[in-house]
Amino acid sequence: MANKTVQSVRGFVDLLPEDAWKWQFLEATAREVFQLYGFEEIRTPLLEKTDLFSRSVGEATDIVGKEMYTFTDRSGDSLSLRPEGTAPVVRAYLEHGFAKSHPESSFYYLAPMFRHERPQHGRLRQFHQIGAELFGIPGPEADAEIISLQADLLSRMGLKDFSLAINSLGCRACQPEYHRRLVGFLEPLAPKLCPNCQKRVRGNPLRVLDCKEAECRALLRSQSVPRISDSLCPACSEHFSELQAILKTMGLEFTLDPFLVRGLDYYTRTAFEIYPGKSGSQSRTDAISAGGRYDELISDLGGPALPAVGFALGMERILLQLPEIPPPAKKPAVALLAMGVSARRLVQKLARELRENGFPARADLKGGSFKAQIHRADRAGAGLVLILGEDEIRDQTVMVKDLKKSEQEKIPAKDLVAYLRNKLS
RNA sequence: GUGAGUGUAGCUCAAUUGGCAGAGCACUGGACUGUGGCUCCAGUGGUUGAGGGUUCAAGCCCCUUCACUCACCCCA
Repeated sequence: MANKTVQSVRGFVDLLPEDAWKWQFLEATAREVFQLYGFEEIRTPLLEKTDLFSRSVGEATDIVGKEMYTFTDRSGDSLSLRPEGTAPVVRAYLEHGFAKSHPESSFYYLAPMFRHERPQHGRLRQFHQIGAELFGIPGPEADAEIISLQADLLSRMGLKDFSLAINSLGCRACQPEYHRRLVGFLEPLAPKLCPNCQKRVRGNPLRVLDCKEAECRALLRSQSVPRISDSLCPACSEHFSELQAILKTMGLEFTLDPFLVRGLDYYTRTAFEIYPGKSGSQSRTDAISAGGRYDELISDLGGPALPAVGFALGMERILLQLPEIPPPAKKPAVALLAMGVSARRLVQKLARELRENGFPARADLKGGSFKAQIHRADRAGAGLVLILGEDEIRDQTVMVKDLKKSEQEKIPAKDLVAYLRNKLS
């Protein structure tokens, strides 16, 4: 590449036709499933006031602290490209009065998200999530509905093996008590933990549980780490056990993971993650879908005290897990060739007529020898080729060649549409 | 943000110790004046990611930078 060539921004990639149809498949599948569950689409802007994310996701999180695309616009407002989908949907829910008119609403979105991370396999700076939010239902039935929705989504997309892990993070009544117990437990252990975790003990002890370092993990598994399940208040405890009962009734398999913690501050009670592959003691991979309950977020953002649950699925990540997606059946297109300028004009006009009649038609725009034009038509996947040359113009016919059968016949121009209708139906 | 690896034609990859930048596929044309796929022949296509340095000589060695990949981190 010459150095004058402009390249795309790091972590922002082009989706080329050879892959775009896979995305169309994912999107179509998602819309189908959401429709089955009665969720409705919502589209929010890419840009939000930075404040929305610092208040919801959390000032201290990595996402807000070091990964957001934040800038000051010409009016002096601090704006950010959305790094996640929940906060904008909550904002829209409040802004348009759903909290009052339809508090029990459910929305879905298919949308790009932006985080300034180091690009890596399955991790881009512009990435895409399919997500849903279910507002206004406090009971574990809502959690189960969201989990069930995710499972259906993944299987319909063709993912054979995946496993669901769930945990309860407690609520604002029981979290402080657990926090104290955990810090009390971790502090004496701190010297044995990884440097990162040594910092976390004071700053964000929950995330020590989630550390991927083998040593930390081993240390935490072997000891009698205080579990959040032992510190849950009666209400949270009941919510969590009811959820498990519902999931069992629904036939949704899950494992309990007391170390599952989420990276966004707004989660309360139920948190869940879905990993590719069968459950078991395999190496921990990135979650392809995750979410949880966030009962305080709506009020934290200035709304009434209403509960909510949601999830988000990473589209790039699920594509990496899907072995093969059946390519869409191509409609046999009709290709039109012409020899000479005047024939080419006629052919382009004819192509328009064919399209009006619903036939996908490809007029050869470049010209050249018939050989070259037929070659191109074949490459483009045309089943039938219509040839218009001097002879055909003279006797008002069109030569119709069937590329597969290698047969051709002359058809009167006026009968062409009827002929094609018969031939292609 | 940290560490490591890799960048050669549109794509997949060669190029001995530092010694003339190549092949296959794709594309264009011809063999075959108005007929595709198969075959054969020919052609187009490169500032070897970019910039600098060492050297008689750099795709190869050194420095810088950009991008990608992998791990960390983070998370979907």
